[in-house]
Amino acid sequence: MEISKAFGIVLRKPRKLAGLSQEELALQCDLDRTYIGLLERAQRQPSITTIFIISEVLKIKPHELIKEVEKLHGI
Amino acid sequence: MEISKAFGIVLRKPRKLAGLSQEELALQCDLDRTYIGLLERAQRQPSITTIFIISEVLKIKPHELIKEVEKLHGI
DNA sequence: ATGTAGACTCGCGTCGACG
DNA sequence: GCGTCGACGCGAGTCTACA
Repeated sequence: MEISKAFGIVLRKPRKLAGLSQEELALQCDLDRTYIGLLERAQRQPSITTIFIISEVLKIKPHELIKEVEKLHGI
Repeated sequence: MEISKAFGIVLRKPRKLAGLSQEELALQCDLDRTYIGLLERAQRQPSITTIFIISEVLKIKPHELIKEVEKLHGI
């Protein structure tokens, strides 16, 4: 699977788990609401800092998030 | 420490370990030689796909690379 | 609360060239 | 083999607005 698509899927899970809307997550990450949507629909590629910012808000270590992406992508 | 700076440092180690020059690494990654230099000097932020591509060439799992970045960055 | 669209700024990633 | 510079296309990330 494409990396961006894998990331979108991976992103959505812990967000829902944290009980956050895209809007609330975006607010806490200091990112745009529409951008979170774009990420989840795999229409944007996050940079490494964006990954770290989102991970921190979701209280997940970035490498755990990446590990999930690896699984879906099929390393 | 800044994330991009941490990544630059983390990147250099396994590259040297693999006995690759920036030039050779860039070639295998299908990236530009100057861009690898920019990354190591923390003047560019890699996207998630770039991280995956470089990791694959360096035969490191992306999440291992990220874990090193976390350490330097100080999660 | 989310998807989408347009328009915008700025940074990623490329390329050629020089030291 | 690497750092740096200028220039470039294109994509990251923002903002507004409508459904």
